[in-house]
Amino acid sequence: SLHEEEEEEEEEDEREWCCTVDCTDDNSPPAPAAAASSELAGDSHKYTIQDIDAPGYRVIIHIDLDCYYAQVEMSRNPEFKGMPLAVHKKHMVVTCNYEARKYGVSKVMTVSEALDICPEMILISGEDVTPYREISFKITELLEEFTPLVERMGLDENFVDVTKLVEKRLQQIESSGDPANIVVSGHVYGNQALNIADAKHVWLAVGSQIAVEMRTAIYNRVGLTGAAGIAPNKLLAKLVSGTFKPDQQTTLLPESIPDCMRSLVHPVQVPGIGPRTARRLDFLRINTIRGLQTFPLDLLEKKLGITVAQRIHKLSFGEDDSPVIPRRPPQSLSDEDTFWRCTSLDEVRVKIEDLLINLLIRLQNEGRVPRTVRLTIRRTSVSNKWFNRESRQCPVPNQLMQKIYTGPFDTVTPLANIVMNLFQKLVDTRLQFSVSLLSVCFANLIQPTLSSPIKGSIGFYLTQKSPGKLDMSPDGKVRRQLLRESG
DNA sequence: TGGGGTTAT
DNA sequence: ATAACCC
Repeated sequence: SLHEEEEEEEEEDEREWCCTVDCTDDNSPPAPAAAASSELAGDSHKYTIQDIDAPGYRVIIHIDLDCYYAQVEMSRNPEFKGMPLAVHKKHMVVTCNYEARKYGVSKVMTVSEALDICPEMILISGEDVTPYREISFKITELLEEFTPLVERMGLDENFVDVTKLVEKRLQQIESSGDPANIVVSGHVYGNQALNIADAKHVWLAVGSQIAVEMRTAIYNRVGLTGAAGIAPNKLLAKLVSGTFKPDQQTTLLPESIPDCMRSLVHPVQVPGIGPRTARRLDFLRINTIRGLQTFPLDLLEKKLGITVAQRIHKLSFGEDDSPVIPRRPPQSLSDEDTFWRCTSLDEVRVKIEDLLINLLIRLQNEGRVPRTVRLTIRRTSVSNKWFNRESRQCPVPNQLMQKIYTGPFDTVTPLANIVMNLFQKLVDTRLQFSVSLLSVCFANLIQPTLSSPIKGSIGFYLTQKSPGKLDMSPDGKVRRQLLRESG
């Protein structure tokens, strides 16, 4: 049963909801918080606490870029400004801008449905995510200038742990006896009043000001807008960042946590509870947050296993200890393509070579070498409606990678041979077969060392021969030729 | 739905 | 190698 989510129609401008101090909802850089709603009452309050790990005192910001792919396309082509625009992959709309939403266009709609509603809409294929990936990393790097504690989620979301930044600012405020104004920037969830005598409130308020600075920096330097949520943990920051959507931010004060959790209609809306777990909860007649909160934990543990049960039970109360995990070099690189069917070994080989070529370019940009290669397929079958993927993996022979990096570029072929071998492990090619997805993944990525001299070979050729490494033709043909030439 | 990623088992 | 999660 594929779930059909109804589109949450986010209405903009519910400003009366935002009683709080300094609504910064427009695209212009937010006004410096000049309006003093509340003031540090001399030295009668102590906001800093000695133990930065004291429970409840983390300040996490979740930043969620607005309709990301569509926004990138609009910023790349200013002539699209004000026009309805959607980005699609294959037949599906994956993102659209707010102009398109006014017509009723939404994600999870086919391209033809969207065009019926809005024939003049601009359609852009987003199958090649390279530009989105690059801008996404720019934004993460920008956030890392504030603090290294930035965790990426997909291409358009980041978590930032600003606890230490907040600490620092509060120390400054206290030491410089400066009558700083402590206000919340943007919305406060549930319109709760800020209590400056409450250290937790003050910490989050300072966090909200950092969030404004981050959003402003993203707008000024990359030209994109986003929503932010500020809360004591990742779960809540993420939940609350969605409450006021385009280009606004929301802070959650601790007293509103129960309301915030109860605002969710179904457990599947809790990040961390996926469709699978949600279905199992449904079988247990747990279909509200309240139901999950009150369900006996020991019974839940027996039904779902101890780790999942304990985790989601805590999540239902808005509790989440998980740390913000700073970015590391990627653990894997993959490329995939779907199609209606692919039924011959020759076709399979062509597609696999194409995937490999793209991957080798990315690998070279990362300067990494894979120890493992994995092939994943989906069989086209009518009965198997259910999204099944199967994979086989094997080590990449070390000398092979060396040859690929140093040698003539027809050496994709040996790698393709290896992947074809994996294919034959998955599919009995003596019989008729048909697959609708091919995915190649390089995993177990290592940094080449002096003992495995791999650096600067293919990279050398690519940078010499193609100034625009990354804007080559999307079908891989140009790349293939370039690579051949380089040999 | 698509084209990516992650961690846990 | 699979299964769950995220976007």
